[in-house]
Amino acid sequence: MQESYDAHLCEQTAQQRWESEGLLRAREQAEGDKYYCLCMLPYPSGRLHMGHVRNYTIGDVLTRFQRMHGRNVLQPMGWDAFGLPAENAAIRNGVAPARWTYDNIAYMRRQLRSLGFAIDWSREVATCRPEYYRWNQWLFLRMLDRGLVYRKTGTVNWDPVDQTVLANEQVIDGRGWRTGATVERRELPMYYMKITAYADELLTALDGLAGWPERVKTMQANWIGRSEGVEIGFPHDGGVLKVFTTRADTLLGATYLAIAAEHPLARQAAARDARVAAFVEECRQGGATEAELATQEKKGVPAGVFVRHPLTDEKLPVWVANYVLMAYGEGAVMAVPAHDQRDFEFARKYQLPIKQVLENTLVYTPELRSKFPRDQYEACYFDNTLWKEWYASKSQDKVLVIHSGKYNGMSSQEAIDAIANDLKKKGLGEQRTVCRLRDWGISRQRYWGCPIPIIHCDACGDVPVPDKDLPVVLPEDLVPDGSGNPLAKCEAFIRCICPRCGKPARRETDTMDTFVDSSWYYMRYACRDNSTAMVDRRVNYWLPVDQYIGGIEHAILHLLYSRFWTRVMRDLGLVKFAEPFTNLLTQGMVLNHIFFRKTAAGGITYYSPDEVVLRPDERGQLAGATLKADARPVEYGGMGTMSKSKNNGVDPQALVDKYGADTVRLFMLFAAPPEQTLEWSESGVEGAQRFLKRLWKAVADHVNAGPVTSLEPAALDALQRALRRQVHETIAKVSDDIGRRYTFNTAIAAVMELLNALTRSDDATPQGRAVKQEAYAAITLLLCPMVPHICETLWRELGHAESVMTARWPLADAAARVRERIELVVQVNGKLRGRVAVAADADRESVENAALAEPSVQRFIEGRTVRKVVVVPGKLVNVVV
RNA sequence: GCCCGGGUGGCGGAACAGGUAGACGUAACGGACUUAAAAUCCGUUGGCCGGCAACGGCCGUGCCGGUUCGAGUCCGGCCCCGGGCACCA
Repeated sequence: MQESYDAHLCEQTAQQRWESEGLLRAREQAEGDKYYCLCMLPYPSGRLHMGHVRNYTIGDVLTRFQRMHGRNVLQPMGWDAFGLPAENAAIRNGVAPARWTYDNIAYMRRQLRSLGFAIDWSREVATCRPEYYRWNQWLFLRMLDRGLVYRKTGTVNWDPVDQTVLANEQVIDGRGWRTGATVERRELPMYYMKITAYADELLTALDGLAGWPERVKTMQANWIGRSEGVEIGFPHDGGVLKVFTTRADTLLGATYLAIAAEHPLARQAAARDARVAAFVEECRQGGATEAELATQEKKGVPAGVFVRHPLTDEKLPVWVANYVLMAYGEGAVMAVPAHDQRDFEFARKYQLPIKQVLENTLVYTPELRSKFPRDQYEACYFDNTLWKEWYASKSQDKVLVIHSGKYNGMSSQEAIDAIANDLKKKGLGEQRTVCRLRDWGISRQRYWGCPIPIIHCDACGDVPVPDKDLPVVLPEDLVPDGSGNPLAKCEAFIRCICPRCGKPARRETDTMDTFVDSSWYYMRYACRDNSTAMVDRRVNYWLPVDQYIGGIEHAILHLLYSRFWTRVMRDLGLVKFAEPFTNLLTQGMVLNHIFFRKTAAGGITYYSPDEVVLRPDERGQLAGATLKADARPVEYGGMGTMSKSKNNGVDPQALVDKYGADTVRLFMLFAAPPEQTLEWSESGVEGAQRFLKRLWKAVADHVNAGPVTSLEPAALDALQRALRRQVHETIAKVSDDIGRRYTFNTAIAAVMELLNALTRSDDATPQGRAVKQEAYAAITLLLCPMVPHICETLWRELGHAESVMTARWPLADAAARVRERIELVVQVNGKLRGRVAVAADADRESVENAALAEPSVQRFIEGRTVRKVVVVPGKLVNVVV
């Protein structure tokens, strides 16, 4: 066997072998368990980045691990090929998005192949291909049939200079990215998918997703945001103003009503009152994101409208306020400044009355008040100049209702029920459940996306494209220039015949949100060659996905849309499952150092970490950094996600070329557990390479020492037994780390420890070498999912003719793991004071005696009374004095 | 602003059900090999204090407080960093 490790030779040979022996093809099989391992498909941005490498390495480990357990595995790959970056590239370089996208796919496919992932490439899908997106259109039409798609106006960012719709990403500090013009909010007609019709099911089904991280389920539950409350009507001259509230118990504390600027009543008021009109106009300025709306200064104007309180008939003013969202509930709220923090701040600002209707239980009655004097219990008293947390409490231990007539003394819940009941009798209140979740607006005023299959006819209105005319094919030769959607100027695309009346009509030029493409791509991998149906029986074989892996940044939107889309398909009888992803692993981001300089013009120039030299101080901490080019200092911006804008990305290709795929894969897995962020480190990569070289050398030395006799466990001496025990402990640990915990870093560490122990041993006796033979074979199999190329070669050198990809996962031998004596830690008052070795099956009494007899323990208990002895079997003894 | 995570040596991380804090790797330092360097191999390395030494003691997991025989791990409050907030994907 060759003495030194040649990564590129290993990798080429192994990849050719897998390919030529057909080991990467997945086939439907009647017998045995299937295992569908799916990684989120990449956007073809041009080059693979480290986040992709991390994602697909994790997926490949699980795929290969399951394969070694005898499962019939599928690991496919595809391209999320529609989207904004292709249009941006077109604006920059004048290249058609289609051309740019297909070139990128070709390059990135080569990169992925060079990393040696066990992907079945025969199933590759690109979402920009008509044979894929025709089924987006087909399902859109089915949803239209069922009333799950509808048209209404929605808000977009409008650049008044370019006369174009901007993505949130293209709005920087309220201005258009290319023009610098102040962005406005504008209303446009758009298509919506009725995800809210599934809100309850999407929420309750989260409980059944045992294989999903708790935090993702919490985020989704909060996103859906189901709340039960009361819809209350406030009568006025022109009708009834409806508000939704979860705090009907505070109804008697309402001192005004607040409505969104887009509320119909606000529009009516604006028509009469210039001040209201000016404010409504002001609200249209700036971005439309929730973060912007939530952080802006709270402002409002009186609408000049008054309503009647439904219980007291009191006259209350209506305000137009920028903190009320039209999209939630009725777009109107009853303001209870005493018990809602936003209302409190608003009321303080505009000197609106604040009426307390909940009292802290500590000072509730006059007797209690005298018992808890104000100066000593200030925090429990109401103060209409200072907000305190308990004002908004619903807990009956904290607050009770006051100043509310017949409801006085009730808890919040009692008052909610009683008030809702009374309102219902008056016809001014209804129990209602409201969701924060909004319907999914899928229209994009952009070119590079899936065309929405609708035809606008002057006579017939909006007419769906007939199924026989699908797909509506997107022309691939247009080049956007930043001034709106080029489709809208493409007469060849727009002009068509109305399928209903046969007269000339115009095609819809909006395209679909790319989240539509990614909501079901994982089904199409199972049947991409079917040109007559969206899905077929093979989908019900492979799906649901057994393991889905992708970035935590997709925890809400992509995963929620996919869960919705799957349910729609289920209800159309297309698939038999409701949840597409049984187990979910959300991987952390890949970070690197950020270095920059401020330019004279006030801008920032970022420098790549490999253009920079680090200067450590005497303690090894980073003291400063200089640019290689001019040796002058640069500023350090900390660790941040690798990105083009921060110029801190590392090109995986350069690393694969330099070290080989196995080294890059090993580093990715070893540097951090998958769910955590991963900090890039070149010296860590070198460490990974060193380990592979040491492993190669160790196996080469062993193999080159000649043939090995067979292992006889009964004939081993104590040292050989100990080494063999470590082999089987390691098998057990790695199996658990990969199979249950997904902590590949600790699995690798355990194998490193085993290799350290093996290379320390110079036992050349026949049985000593037999133990090593077993150990090296085990290591090869244990590492195989992570660094498959080197393992392919080592496996052959260790005497196996068949590919390591067909080998079975090793089993830990329980007999080899048995210990006769174990070491226990002895503490005195919780502090470590010594150790004792006892028989593995020693009873409590003898363990206690051995611990107390220990001299180092004696020193600390001498002259004191032992009050208690805690014995934790197999772990420790704690003597309490 | 709201929702969800995270914070442990010079650095990445380990400690899985409340039980030995710092496995494994990296960096640094010392040594071996070498004409020399690289590579490789061996050793040391959380801080402070005592001791010639073997060794021993105290402190230590972002900050403050609590529960427990025992807290990195559980509870309450705070600080900082990251992800998401519906048109980036």
